[in-house]
Amino acid sequence: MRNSAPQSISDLENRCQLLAGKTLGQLATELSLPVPDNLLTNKGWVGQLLEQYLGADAGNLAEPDFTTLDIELKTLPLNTFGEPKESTYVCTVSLKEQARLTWENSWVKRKLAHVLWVPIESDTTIPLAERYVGQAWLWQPTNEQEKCLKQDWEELMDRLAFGEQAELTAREGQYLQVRPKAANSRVMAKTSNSQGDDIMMNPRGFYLRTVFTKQLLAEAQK
DNA sequence: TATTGATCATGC
DNA sequence: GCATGATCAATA
Repeated sequence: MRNSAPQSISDLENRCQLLAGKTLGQLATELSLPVPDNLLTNKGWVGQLLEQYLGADAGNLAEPDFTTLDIELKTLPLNTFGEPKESTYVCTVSLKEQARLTWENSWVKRKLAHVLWVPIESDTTIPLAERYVGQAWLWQPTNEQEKCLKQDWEELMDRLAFGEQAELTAREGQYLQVRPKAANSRVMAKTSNSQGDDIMMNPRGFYLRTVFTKQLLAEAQK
């Protein structure tokens, strides 16, 4: 079972009001979904629960979650202090084409253009079903934020395009970082280096550092 | 203990 | 295999 897609932004905001203050267990019950014992083997469960509850209709397609509104849904795990606990996954790095794309056409920009952030209590000492959902908010990057993201993105893409054998590590990028994103470290994807030779590398994904999401959270709470 | 690198589930 | 949804866990 899943709720229908929201027809407008205010529609979506209304649903977020209903969401705030509920526990994940309550949401799962309303949707007739089982609550897993832990997230170890269900790491995407929270996100998928929220998608269903809010009526995100893109499924696992490479589209914004709310296709009619062009809005991306992201959960924001919070620690005991109400601060972002983990970096936030944005999207997979496209090794074939994205090396030639500009920031304007990039996947990252598109996904981050309009985001619905849903803060979730994620202290591991709290049982999954008893974790509370916070007040969600809609966000669009300010000019300054986008400038920073663009800078990071371009630098990271340069590494991918011209780095040859150089390892691109998660240490690079001020707000954006690139980390392994795969079923496991043995998974390989085909790409090519600056010489045009075919090489294999571990698939990567873009993530937002916690320092960035922390700023967003602070802004939203003003 | 914060961060980087690894891993889990699912659908097509 | 690659895209979606993320969190886990080893290490520096």
